[in-house]
Amino acid sequence: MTEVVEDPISPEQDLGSDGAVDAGIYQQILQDILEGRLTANERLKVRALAERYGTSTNPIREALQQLRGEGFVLFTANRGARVRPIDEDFARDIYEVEAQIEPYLTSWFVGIATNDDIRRLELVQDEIEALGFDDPLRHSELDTQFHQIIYDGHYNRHAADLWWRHREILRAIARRFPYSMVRRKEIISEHRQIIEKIRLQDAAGAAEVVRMHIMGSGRHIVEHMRSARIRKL
Amino acid sequence: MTEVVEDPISPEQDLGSDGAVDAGIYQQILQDILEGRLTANERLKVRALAERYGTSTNPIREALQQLRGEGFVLFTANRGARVRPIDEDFARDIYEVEAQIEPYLTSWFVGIATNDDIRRLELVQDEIEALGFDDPLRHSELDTQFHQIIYDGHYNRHAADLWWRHREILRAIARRFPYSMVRRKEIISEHRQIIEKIRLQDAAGAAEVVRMHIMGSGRHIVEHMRSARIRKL
DNA sequence: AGTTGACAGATAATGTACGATCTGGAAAGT
DNA sequence: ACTTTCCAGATCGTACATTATCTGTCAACT
Repeated sequence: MTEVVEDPISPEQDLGSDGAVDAGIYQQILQDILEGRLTANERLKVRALAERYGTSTNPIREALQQLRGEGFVLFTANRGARVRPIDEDFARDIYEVEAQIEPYLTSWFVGIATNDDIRRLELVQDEIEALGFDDPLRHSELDTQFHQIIYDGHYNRHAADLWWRHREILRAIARRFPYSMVRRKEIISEHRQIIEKIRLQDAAGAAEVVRMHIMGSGRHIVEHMRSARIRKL
Repeated sequence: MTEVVEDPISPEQDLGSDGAVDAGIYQQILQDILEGRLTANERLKVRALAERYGTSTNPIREALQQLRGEGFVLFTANRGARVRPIDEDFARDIYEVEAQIEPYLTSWFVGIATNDDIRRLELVQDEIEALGFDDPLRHSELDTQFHQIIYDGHYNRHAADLWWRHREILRAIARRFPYSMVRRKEIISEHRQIIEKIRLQDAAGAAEVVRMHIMGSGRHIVEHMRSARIRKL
């Protein structure tokens, strides 16, 4: 699809009004990797990319270096860059790390959450349930928003950034797959439980539910990936 | 003895003390940031850096982009890069994340550790205690080695990489400060406890000790930073 | 004949040089 | 004192040079 809906989420990206096809070479390459247009282990030749994105080689080289720093691209000396395979192992690695970090972020939030915060969570959750899962993109946005309410004000910016980056990756992968019926019910139930634990100011309980939530979501994704991979053989 | 200083630390880094071996512009800049030779918020002008490291501008630009991806430098459009301040908040953010990740890494290790692994841990720990804390650099190496034994074989490479990066940062900061007497005793005690929990195959126990270990170490560093900052006023 | 190894050309990464464009601030003008 | 103009300095993009790696051919050897 050419309908690249600018993600309504990304924190500081201001995206210059309309067209502005530029949007940064970096952003474009990253999207192409996450959406699978640049496939696993594919070689990233600077001249070809320069052609593709309508620029010269230096911006490409710099974007690739940035992506290298973020771990999306692998370099070999004198042999250039290739796309880091985003396979099941990688997805598992990420959600297991998230299963450690998000409970930590959440339990702090419990201590500072106001009634207003809880109301906002409920509003988002209401919308999620009202929407059903028919519009996956919209659901993904709302789900991100739900967790963002919890993590955004955290004093640990490093952890929050980490969360955001990981989320971006998982979201891009998950976009390829539908939610099972079971998973849908779990998501709703777990979100409600999270809200409830926050309301009760039960930090440990909230952390535990979040951990379950992440693990369940992660397993769901990995199972889909495995299934899709096997189907291809 | 095995006094072969086989650089047990950095995976591929050469670091020939004063040989000024190239070692990559990236490594040099990173070291200069971590060691404080490039100070917080200092502007990183490509021309100046090119001069400094004896190369031309492109390698500098690419190294800076990589560092940007890793979060060590910040960019502003059309105004280039500056050093990300590595202050107390940043250090705290990092060690709190580590306090989540390292217990997770450790508890898995407990399940696969062999007698040989335990012996290696004990050997390193023996050396740490034999050395005392007189040679801070050597101690830092050994301490890193100790934890590396535990994390290096982990299946979650992403988490292990994260650990390594965080460790590098904290190590560079900690280098500036001495260990208090209390802290020395704690370190030794905690290491011994970790070994013991591993031997007993008590994953939860090991994880908990590690968490304490990280938190203690982190607080120690932050207190030093605070003290040093206040002293400067 | 088939395999191996070395050489040459092609291809692409890495480094250097330069011009276009943007920013910030000093100097000139009101 | 407050704009406005202008310029020095730096970033960002383009073009080119150098160096390393890959590929295919051909000769030498088993």
